[in-house]
Amino acid sequence: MAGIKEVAEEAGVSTATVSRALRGFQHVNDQTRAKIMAAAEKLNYPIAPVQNKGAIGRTNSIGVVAPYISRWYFAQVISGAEQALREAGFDLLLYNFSQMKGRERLFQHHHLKGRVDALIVISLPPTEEEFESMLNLGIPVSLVGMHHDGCSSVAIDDVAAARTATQHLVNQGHKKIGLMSGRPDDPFNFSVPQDRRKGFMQVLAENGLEWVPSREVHGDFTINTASRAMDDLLARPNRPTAIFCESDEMAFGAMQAVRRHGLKVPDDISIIGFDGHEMS
Amino acid sequence: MAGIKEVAEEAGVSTATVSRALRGFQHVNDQTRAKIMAAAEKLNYPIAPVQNKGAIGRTNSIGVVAPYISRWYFAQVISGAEQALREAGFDLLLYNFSQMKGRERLFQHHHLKGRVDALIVISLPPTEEEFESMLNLGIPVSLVGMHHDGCSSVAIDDVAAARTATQHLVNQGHKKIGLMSGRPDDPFNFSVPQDRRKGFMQVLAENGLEWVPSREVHGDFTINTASRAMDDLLARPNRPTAIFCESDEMAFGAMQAVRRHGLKVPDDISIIGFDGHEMS
DNA sequence: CAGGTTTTTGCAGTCGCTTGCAGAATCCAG
DNA sequence: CTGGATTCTGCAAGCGACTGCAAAAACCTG
Repeated sequence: MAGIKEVAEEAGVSTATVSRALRGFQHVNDQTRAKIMAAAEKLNYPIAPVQNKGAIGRTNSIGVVAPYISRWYFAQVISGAEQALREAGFDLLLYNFSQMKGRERLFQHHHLKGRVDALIVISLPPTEEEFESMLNLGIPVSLVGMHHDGCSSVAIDDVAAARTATQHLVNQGHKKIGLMSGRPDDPFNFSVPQDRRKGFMQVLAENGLEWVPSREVHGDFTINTASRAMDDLLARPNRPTAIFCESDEMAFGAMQAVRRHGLKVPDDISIIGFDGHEMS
Repeated sequence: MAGIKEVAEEAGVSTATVSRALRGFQHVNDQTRAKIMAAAEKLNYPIAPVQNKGAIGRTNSIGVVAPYISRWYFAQVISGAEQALREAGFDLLLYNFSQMKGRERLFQHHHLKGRVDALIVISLPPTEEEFESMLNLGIPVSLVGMHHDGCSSVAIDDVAAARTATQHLVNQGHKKIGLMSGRPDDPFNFSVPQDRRKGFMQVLAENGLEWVPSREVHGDFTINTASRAMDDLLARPNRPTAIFCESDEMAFGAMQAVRRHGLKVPDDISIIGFDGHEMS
């Protein structure tokens, strides 16, 4: 495997010069640079040499940890992060922390040490102990979908987004709007569901609509559960004419259930999802 | 940041011993090991030290490249890979190669050089030139959803899976079965759609059902397009009583369209997806 | 307790690459 | 031409681990 040495030799310069040339650094004679580039090309040596932890103390890659990878929301965020990071010249190390808990999880954090330059955490359960552990890594930690002292956090404004969606239903003239939210006892304790719920409630109140607790059901962000929860809701009296689902998976599930009951969407009942997933 | 040196000092041994102890290698006195472990713990040094490209020539991480990250199928595969790799002690470097094409893509391959120990490629367009480039990386390349000389390939048996799904429709008594397949001019030229189509056709033939070309429409694996394609199909005479969609996204889209036309699923028309996405 | 083994360790060299420093080469005005 | 200012470039010393080799320590048999 061609290393920097081979390139240097091929170009007739020292490895130092190659290193500098390849990263656009320092003053390097144009001709020399050209020669080096040519040599690198010929030996097909990566134009951006593999950063070496040993030499520069950075790995040039950042870790992304999420409880789920395949769920729509997470996949979306990861995808976005990947693109942004690549453009910024970073690599993306993917970690899935869903399976394990407690000690094991902490152990995993250890595993991150020194392996990444920064961490992006997507909607992970913020156990104090774990945050502690992460912050102790001594690298920047960025949260999405959560907030915590000591971390920068970028989060979509769930409250606002929920407001928009709900307002949409209200504008359509719906008076009896149901809510399918995350389980209150969600082990992960996301702030996301809470924020969405909050936005929903706000709009209801602002429009003088009364909130009927019996119009709320819980799901766990999967299609199956949502579907069953919906069955439950439909069985109750005074059925709502619209449902605000806190995720699109829920919306799909709800749709299935509604249909199963011989009702039509959106004639008999309107369903609105979230997350921007393509839907009617 | 605590390095191996600090640990060595703390434990009163040499870095060499620490290195050996921490990877369960060689003969290391139990007491010494214990001391080292303690020291490492205390300085919270990663139990599995950061592998160093320089010293051992491996990065201990493998790259996963896919054209999409957030689409259900890919997210699922990635998620699975992540788990398997983690258990095997590897890190997963995620690469999205969808955006760019031609030269740029090749350039990206260069970027991988030396950065990963192996490559997992998920249903990427197998341009000969690109394969060439990948194989030249000198690392194992594993394909999922494709086949090519020189690479090991794990692929779900799309033909068989499609057969199962189609057979299911046939068993339900459907005679007029439609097919929503990938665009024949798909720039990515997956083998997946082709295999699924093949399986579909096989079962049709085996059951003595005639294939009517006008019952096939194409989508591009997104909900929106599928929905429109379905509109098209429904507008044609001699409407099928069931539709086999080559992906679940398509199935969703189709469902929307069917409903929009005032028909019911599955009373008026059956829809079957793929990929095992949770559906009715 | 001596002599032969086997287990533990540390030394020092290495990996592939970066970088501070200073010598070499080039340039320019006088 | 010449001396100083600039721009290039190579030397060699790291970075943070791994590892071959051999010395040191611990163990065993008689």
